[in-house]
Amino acid sequence: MASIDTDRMATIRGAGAAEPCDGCDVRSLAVCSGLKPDELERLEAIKSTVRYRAGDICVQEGDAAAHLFNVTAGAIKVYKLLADGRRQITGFLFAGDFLGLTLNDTYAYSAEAVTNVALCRFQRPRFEALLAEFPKLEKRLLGVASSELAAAQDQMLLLGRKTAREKVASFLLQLQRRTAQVGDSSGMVDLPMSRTDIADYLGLTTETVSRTITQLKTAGIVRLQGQGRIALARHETLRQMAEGFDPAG
Amino acid sequence: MASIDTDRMATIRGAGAAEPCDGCDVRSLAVCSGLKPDELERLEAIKSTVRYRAGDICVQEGDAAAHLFNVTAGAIKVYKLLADGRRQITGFLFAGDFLGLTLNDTYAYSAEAVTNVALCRFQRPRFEALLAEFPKLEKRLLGVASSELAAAQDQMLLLGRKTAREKVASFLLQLQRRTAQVGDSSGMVDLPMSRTDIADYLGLTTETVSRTITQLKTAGIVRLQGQGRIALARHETLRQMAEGFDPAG
DNA sequence: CGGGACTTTGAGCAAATTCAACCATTGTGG
DNA sequence: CCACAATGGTTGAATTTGCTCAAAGTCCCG
Repeated sequence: MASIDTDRMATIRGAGAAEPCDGCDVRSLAVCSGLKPDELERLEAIKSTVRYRAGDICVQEGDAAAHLFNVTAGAIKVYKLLADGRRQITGFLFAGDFLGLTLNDTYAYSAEAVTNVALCRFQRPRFEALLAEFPKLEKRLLGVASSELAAAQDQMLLLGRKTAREKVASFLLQLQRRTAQVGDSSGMVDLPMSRTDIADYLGLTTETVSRTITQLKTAGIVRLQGQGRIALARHETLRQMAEGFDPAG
Repeated sequence: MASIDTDRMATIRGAGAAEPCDGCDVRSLAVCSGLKPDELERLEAIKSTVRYRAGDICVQEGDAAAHLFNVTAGAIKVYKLLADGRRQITGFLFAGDFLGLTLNDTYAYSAEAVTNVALCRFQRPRFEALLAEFPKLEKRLLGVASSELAAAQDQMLLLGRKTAREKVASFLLQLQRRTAQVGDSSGMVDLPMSRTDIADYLGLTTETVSRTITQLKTAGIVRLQGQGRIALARHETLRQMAEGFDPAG
C-alpha cells in the first residue's frame, strides 16, 4: 500500500528539442529498431525529447492519451490506484521500453519517474499515421504488445499464487535478466526503486519486502551492496525459489 | 490451488471441416470483423473449425505454437502453473475472443475448455502471411492485444491489492459486462466455471470464494439462481464494493 | 551536525488458508 | 426407478502468512 503525492504534477525539464536518433544507444531495443533510414527519419521528424525528474508524473490515469513514449534513460513505474489510495504497480520501464500503448483516448494507468528519465515522445495522431505507412513499425508494436502480455501473465501468476519469498526472488531475477539484456551479467543488480515501490509491484507491504530481503541476506543468497544495489550470490537457489520449488530454506 | 488432470489430452471432436463465416454470429466481435469480403474469403480459406469437450486441453504450455484460435462458442480458461501445481487462471475466453497471440514459437500458457467449445483455427504461418497482406487484420490484432493488456493490468490490481470481497464483486461485474456486451442486460449472469476455477482466477481458495458468495447472498446483494446462474440484485453496491469503497457491509 | 525520508525490526492481529466434515446434485447401474 | 457413488460446493475450527501499528536505526543532504 502507498500514499501517492498527488499534488506533484509533471514538470518537463528539457522539452521540445529532439535529440538525434543517430547516436541513440537504445535504438536496438526500442520500437524504432529495424526501420529503414528513410523511415527512421520520418519517425524522428515527429519526435521530441522530454525529461522528467525522479518523482514527476509522466502520465496520469484518465488524461487524454495524447502521446506515446519510448524510455531512453532512467526508470519509470506504471501503476493503477484504487479509490482509497491502494496502489498496484503493473510494471517498471527502463531504457528501450515503450509506454503509452492504448486503444482508448484516455490513459488507463499512471506513470511516474523513479529516477531522472529521458523519453522520446510522439504525438499520437502523427504516430498512428506513420503506423499506417510503415507495416514494419506496426509489426514491431504488435511484438511489444505481445511480450508485454506474456509478462503480464507471469505477473498475474506471481501476484495470485506466489508466496512473499517467491515474489521477491522472482523480482530480483527479473531485474537481473533485464540487466543482463543490456550487457551486465555480473550478478549485481540495481534497485533504483524504493521498498514501497517493490511492495506495490509485488502485492506486499514494505515491511514484508524488507523482512524477506533480510532473510535472503541472512541465508547468504543475496548480499546488499549498500544504496540500492544487491548482489545475487546463489543464483540457482534463487531461481528455484522463484519457481516455487520450496527448498524449505 | 488446484490439481490439474494432466492425463486428459485434447480430443478434437469435429475437426477439419470449416464452417462458413457467412452465418457466423460472433464475427462482429472477432478478429475477422471489419474485413472486406475478399479478405474474409482468403481468411476463411485457411480456417478450420475444431470442437473440444468441457475439460479438454486446447493448448498446452510449452508446446509449439502452431495455431491461432478464435472462440465461436463456449468458454475457455487460460492458465499458468507453478512447479507444485499451483495454478493461476489469467483469463476466461468467450465467443468472439482470440487465443494464441504470441511472439515465441511455443505457448507460454495452457488453455482448457470450461464448457463444450467451438473454435476457428488458423495455422500460424498462413495466418501471418495474411497479416502481412491485410494491414487491417494486423491493426485489429494490435487492438486485441492492447485491450487484453489493459484487462491484464486491471487483473493485476485485483490480484495484488483487492480483498476477497472486492475480488469476487469485481469478477461478477466483469462477467456481467461481458454478458451485456452480447446483449443480455437482465442482471442475470452465467457462471459456467467451477468455484475452483473462480478461485484460481482471483488468487483465492474455493472455500473463500464460496464463503464470500454466501455473504453476498445473505446481504441480499446477489441471488443464486441454482445451477451456475447468479442474479446481481444490488448492482451499484456491488460496483462500489469492487472499486474498494468499502460500504463496511 | 542535524533533520527528514526511507528502511529495518518487533509484537500483536486479522484475513485468508488449511484441514476436515458435511451437504447437494448428478449420473450410473442394478 | 431408486440406491449410491462421485463430484463439487458449503460450512466450521484451527492455523498461518502477511499485515498493522509502533519504534528504532540508517543514510543522505544541506
